[in-house]
Amino acid sequence: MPRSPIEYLAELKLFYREEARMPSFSEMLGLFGVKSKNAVSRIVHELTQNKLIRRDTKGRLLPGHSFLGIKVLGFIEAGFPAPAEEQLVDTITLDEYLVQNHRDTFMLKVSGDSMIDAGIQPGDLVLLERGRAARNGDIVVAEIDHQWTMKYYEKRNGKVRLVPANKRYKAIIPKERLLISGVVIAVVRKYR
Amino acid sequence: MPRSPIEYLAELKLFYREEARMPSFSEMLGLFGVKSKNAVSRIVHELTQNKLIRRDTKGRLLPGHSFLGIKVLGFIEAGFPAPAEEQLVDTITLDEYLVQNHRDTFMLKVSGDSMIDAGIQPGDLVLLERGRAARNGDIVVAEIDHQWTMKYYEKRNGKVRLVPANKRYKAIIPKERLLISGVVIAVVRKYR
DNA sequence: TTGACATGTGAACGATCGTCCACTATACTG
DNA sequence: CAGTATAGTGGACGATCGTTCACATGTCAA
Repeated sequence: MPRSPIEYLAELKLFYREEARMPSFSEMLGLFGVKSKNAVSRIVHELTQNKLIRRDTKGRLLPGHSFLGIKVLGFIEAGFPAPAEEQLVDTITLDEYLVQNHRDTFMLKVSGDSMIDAGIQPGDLVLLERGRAARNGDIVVAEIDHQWTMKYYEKRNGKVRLVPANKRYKAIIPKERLLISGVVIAVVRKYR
Repeated sequence: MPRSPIEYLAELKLFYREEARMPSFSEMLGLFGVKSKNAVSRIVHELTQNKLIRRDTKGRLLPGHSFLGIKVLGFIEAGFPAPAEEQLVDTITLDEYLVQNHRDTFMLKVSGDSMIDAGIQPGDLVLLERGRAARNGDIVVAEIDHQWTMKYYEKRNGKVRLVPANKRYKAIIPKERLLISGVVIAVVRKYR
């Protein structure tokens, strides 16, 4: 029973998600339901041609971009058509999308409501990058009196203010030098 | 010059991020700066003992959990200490954290402001899962008149209403059967 | 200095890897 | 039906894999 490349790809994805690596040709015998490595070789060759999987410089198999990515369909309220072919859908991994400098990136869970008007709620996770230069309008996490706080960074005439996104709080004007722990580069909220 | 396990681990992470796979023992010769595979074998053994890298059932090396994860440090406004040892920090990958059913998950970019009071702004990415049963209070994307719209799902006395999180819009009461395209399981906002 | 221990070297080993080839089975065409 | 691609079988092959061995070197304390 001949199967389509997409079905083979699905098997590979399943394996990859379970094992966190690509299967060997021998293992693909079972996955694809064939009995000779030559058959596997051809299938792999075809998938490689279609860029569904890749090979590195040493010839080893690597997962294609669609292996971990999430499908991005389009815009809400745009009345878009749902693409039928999985290949036509753009895919991204969230980690790739959000994180640029892996080593200096870390996360914090938000516990206050001082940034509520900026759409950052208690319980949200904020992605921070250490060492970035804060620009006007950025949201930063700063250390004040051995406490960390999250505010808008505002610089006017050389004076820095930390402004909350909540009318019930006041802006903070740092007396001594300002210790910025990180610049907020993303916000993540999980519902369930 | 003897190096610490953490330095070896850093080399492995670098390699893994570039190649998307674990290096072979031969390749580690160069990475670790040693000349015999036996030396590599011991280093790998130690890293495995410390659970910094793993082996699958076939004995192949797999990346440890910290290879792709982002460090989670704690809560804002809690005045937490910054952990010095990288090993002590919990790490998560966003994809793992947010996505449960990979196949039925997709993303949309939000273009309206009808959910602004729920902290969902235009330009945000929403993560949707197809086929989940909507519960009261969930945010859903539904198809109305061939248009997709995002609203709170509200069910009272068997009647379903779609309620926006913006006072300037009205609730929608679906006339015919309601077509729910997906339930919002997460929101992601990228600043820069 | 001597002994004990940790760590690295270099080589040998069987196992598994992916490629390749000759051959067979199946499907399609005229 | 014969003729011709297309796809799979089964095995041989060299390359590379990770393991393991005996041995050399380095380090530290007695």
